[in-house]
Amino acid sequence: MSDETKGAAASGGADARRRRNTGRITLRDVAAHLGISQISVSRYFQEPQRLSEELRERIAGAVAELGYVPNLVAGGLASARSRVVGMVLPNISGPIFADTIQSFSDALTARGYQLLLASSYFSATLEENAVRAFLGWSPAALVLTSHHHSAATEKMIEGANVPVIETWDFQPKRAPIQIGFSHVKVGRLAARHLVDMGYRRIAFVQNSLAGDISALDRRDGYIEVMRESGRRPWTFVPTEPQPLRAGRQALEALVRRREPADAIIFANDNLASGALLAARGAGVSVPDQCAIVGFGDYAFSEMLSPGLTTIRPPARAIGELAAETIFGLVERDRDDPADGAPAAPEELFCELIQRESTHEVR
Amino acid sequence: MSDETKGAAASGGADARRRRNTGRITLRDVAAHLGISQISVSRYFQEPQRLSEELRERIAGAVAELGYVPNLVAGGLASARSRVVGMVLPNISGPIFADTIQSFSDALTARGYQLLLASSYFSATLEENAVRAFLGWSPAALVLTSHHHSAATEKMIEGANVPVIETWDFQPKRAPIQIGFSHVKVGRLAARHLVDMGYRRIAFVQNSLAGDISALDRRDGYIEVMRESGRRPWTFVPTEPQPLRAGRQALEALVRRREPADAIIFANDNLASGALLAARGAGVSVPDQCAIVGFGDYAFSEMLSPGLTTIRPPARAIGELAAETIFGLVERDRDDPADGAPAAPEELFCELIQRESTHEVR
DNA sequence: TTGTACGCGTTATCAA
DNA sequence: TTGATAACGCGTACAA
Repeated sequence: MSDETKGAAASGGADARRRRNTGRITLRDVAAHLGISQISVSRYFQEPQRLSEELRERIAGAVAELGYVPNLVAGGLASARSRVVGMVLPNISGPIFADTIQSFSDALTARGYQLLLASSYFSATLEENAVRAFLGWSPAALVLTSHHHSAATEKMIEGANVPVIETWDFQPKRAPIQIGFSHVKVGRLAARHLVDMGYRRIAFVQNSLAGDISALDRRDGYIEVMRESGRRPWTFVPTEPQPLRAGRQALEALVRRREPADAIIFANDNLASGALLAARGAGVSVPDQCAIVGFGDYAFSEMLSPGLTTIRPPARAIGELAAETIFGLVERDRDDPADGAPAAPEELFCELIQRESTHEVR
Repeated sequence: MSDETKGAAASGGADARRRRNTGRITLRDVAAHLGISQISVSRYFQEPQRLSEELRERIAGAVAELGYVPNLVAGGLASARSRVVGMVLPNISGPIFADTIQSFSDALTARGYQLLLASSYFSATLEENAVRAFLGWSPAALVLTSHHHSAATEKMIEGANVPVIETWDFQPKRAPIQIGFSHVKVGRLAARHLVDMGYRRIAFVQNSLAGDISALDRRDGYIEVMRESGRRPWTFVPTEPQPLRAGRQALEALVRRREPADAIIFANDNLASGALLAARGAGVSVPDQCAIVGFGDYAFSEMLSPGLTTIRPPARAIGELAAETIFGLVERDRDDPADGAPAAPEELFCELIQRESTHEVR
């Protein structure tokens, strides 16, 4: 039963030959409708400049008339590439990465890319699962956070021929492309600010969520500055999982001491605002009795009263640069493998935003 | 040594047979490695219970050893279905939909589904582009917001055989599955609260972002209650695009009148908090001089001072129910088309959260 | 329980 | 500028 396969199918008639007709309008349907070959319709979407203007217009009409929607799955299989980018962040719904997600997503959308998003909640296992699933889609690139991944994740990344970008961190020694900043420097910046303002008993409050290793880097920076300025580092680890409550817990613990803290650096703005809110109720005056510094400059941090002194990460720039880097890599691969910019890892920097929760001590 | 064809592929040697070798480890490689057929390896992932335990273990070993990652693109093409769900919301990075995204994403992840996310920014065109791209991936379902789509979007949705769920709205007449609440009722709830508290000159401030039609529904509910209680509706449309500034603009405009507003309902908590912040600076006391009500109960709304009275949407429930509904639909299709729950649209309800920005007037 | 054969809808390759 | 043909890697249908 070796009949002429393409002829009948191209006529668009009842093709009983196809075993599983999904009912979907395909490239072949559009081509048959116009009496041209599939590949021309494919080119209409891939490289329209190669088609004559007349053909282009005919195809455009047929596409609109039939309501053809390109099957990206089939295209992805045939080309072993896709316009999807996978992004795994510790938290895709909180305020922390909001600006990064937005700027990244907008840049992707503008270039016709789609975004696969997943939260890792600082769990290497969840990250691994997300990476595995995303790699299954032959993404144009993968965007991860920080440099701490499971061994299996590292292995998958090496095996897959997919560019990986690590964001929100910068460790000069790492091999993959990194778009971020040094958390140690952030910790130093916060501590230096408080030391310069004249505070003496400066504490650091860690994230109660284990796995936030970047927060530990910030703590290390804080410790460095404390040592350099002849002070004793003093860290507190809250047990409350909920950030607002953890912040409250830390404030109460650190202020109700014989030698209470006169300034506290929190691992992030969520914790810091929990402390700020608790301070009101507990009659602790901020910043007179105790100064507070956060990290992240979340949208609400300037709306608190007193306004929260914090450190603003280059969240938007990270998203934009990540997207640009990906576009650069994809285009370089398409043209000449040895061409184009080497995609040099760029160190970004954070900015201290001083508000009312810290002030000069005299 | 007799199985030359498989051996070459598994060894990764130069197999002239395959025209475009992507270098990727495939089902075939795993099968060849074990000397079994591809389909058994496929079944290991699809329906492992059909395999003998011994075979299952051998396959598990080979998968781990070779670092095989299933190609979801190929699987999606073969089966015309995928474990991807597309979600288009007006804003994927703001606090508004944060809880919906998180609960939805978590539910998907738990069942091995992936999430494609896009922002529409209240633009029907951007939504249309996202829907077109997402449909190209043969998603298991599509989740949209509200009931307002472009004609082209509606057409694509009808043509594609993909279940669509509309969220964050509830209009009894609509055909697609809806998981949300009535915005008219929300407007009524806010207005009723203020009327009951004794406020007299109650204004409504719209979103400065055109396209937020749900906010207009809330306004309509407000207007109904005002009419019912013999008051004159009074709406203000800010021109400032930035929400915080728009809120400030509205407050200033409404309070500096000959007959100033004594209560303002804002289209959302962003606008409301802009007004709350401006009130401090402008010496307007809230709620004594002017009460403020928002919508959304964003994470920061309880952290403001005074705390913001607002209406809390069932954001988390929407995400959870949307995910459950999708799972139900997918499983129903797999088993018996005429079986299972009919996925009845469920009306959800909002809750008024009273904080310090409104109080009883006497 | 395991296997064979084929096609899902597109793009890469080669040809005209 | 346009076309014919063969993969891409997997799941479905059917067979043993």
